[in-house]
Amino acid sequence: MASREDFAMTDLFPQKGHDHSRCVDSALREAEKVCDAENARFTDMRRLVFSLIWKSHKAITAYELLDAIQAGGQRVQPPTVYRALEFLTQLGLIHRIESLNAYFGCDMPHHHHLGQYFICRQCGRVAEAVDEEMSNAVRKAARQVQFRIEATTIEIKGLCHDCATH
Amino acid sequence: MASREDFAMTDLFPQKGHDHSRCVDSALREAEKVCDAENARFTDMRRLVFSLIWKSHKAITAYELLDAIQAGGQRVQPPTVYRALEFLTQLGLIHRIESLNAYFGCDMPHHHHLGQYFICRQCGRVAEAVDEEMSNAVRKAARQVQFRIEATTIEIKGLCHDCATH
DNA sequence: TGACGTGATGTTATAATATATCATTTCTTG
DNA sequence: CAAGAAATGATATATTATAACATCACGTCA
Ligand SMILES: [Zn+2]
Ligand SMILES: [Zn+2]
Ligand SMILES: [Zn+2]
Ligand SMILES: [Zn+2]
Repeated sequence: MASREDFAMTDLFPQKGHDHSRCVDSALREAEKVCDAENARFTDMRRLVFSLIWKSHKAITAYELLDAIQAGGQRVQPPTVYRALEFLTQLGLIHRIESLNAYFGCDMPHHHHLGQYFICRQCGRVAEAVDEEMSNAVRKAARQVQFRIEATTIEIKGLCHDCATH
Repeated sequence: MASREDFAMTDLFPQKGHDHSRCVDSALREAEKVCDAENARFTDMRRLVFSLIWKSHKAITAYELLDAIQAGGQRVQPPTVYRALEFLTQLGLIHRIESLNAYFGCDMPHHHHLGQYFICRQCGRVAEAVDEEMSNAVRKAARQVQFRIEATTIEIKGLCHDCATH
């Protein structure tokens, strides 16, 4: 992926003409690092699923992944895909979008974070934010009601700047 | 439901021994008001589904509803349940919890709001908050990245105070 | 009243998403 | 290489959701 510094603050979503091969390369390198650090095996299947997820900045469903793999000639079954997805999710290399039943690649798997997801209904792209103000607001609200947070799902649907203006 | 004033600030989740029939009665009255105001028909099936959802403060799935209806002797099919759910959701009488594929009754259907849901993994209860600080943080973050919000999903999983302490 | 139009529900079939279970293969490590 | 652990293959099935068309119920107005 392009590194975070390549974007202005308002460009959470990647530029239309960006060099996406850099996104993919960088994501793969990061994933390898994380797997190494966790002493986890980045097998061919996991790498394949991960690469397919990184084909775009959109979220992709398990069965779309399955179809893509089968289109590549491998006769793979749902459990195989779901296992790879579980593995990648556990390691934080990808995130699941609950409201879409779909997955997309994380920009910053090395750093443990509670993310918030902006999802454009027009172009389908997903952008992850790590906004401390949102996180803090959630933590504060939880504290007020004495709720012990274990996981949060923050998904924001609408139109990205590109789609809202063009 | 017990009115909001019955709870201290930290009691977003209802008290264990509360008189739940009051919750149900109040919810039904509110639902009728909303349907009236919207000139929508609160049919028997919709009322039944709504009542079943309000059987508890937990979220319930479409097929659990279906089973409950069938247990009551009616031979109803999935589309019927999903239609009732869609109707109730549209009117804001219930909310869908994306991360559970389940539904639960809204406390305050009369007032248009973006809610946040606390979900206890232990007791299964769901509590809805309408926290302006969370909403504002989301709106502000969206503004910063020039994202036009159309819907938000904020689901917070963990342990409620009761379950964390007992 | 009763024919009509609309909205709600019934009915059948199937699509889409996800997991349980056991068999086999691959990897690691001694 | 042998043995155990981890990953994947394979089969079956569970769970969640919708498409499509038929019928029924209800309000309206001729
Ligand atoms: Zn890219
Ligand atoms: Zn867009
Ligand atoms: Zn109650
Ligand atoms: Zn609880």
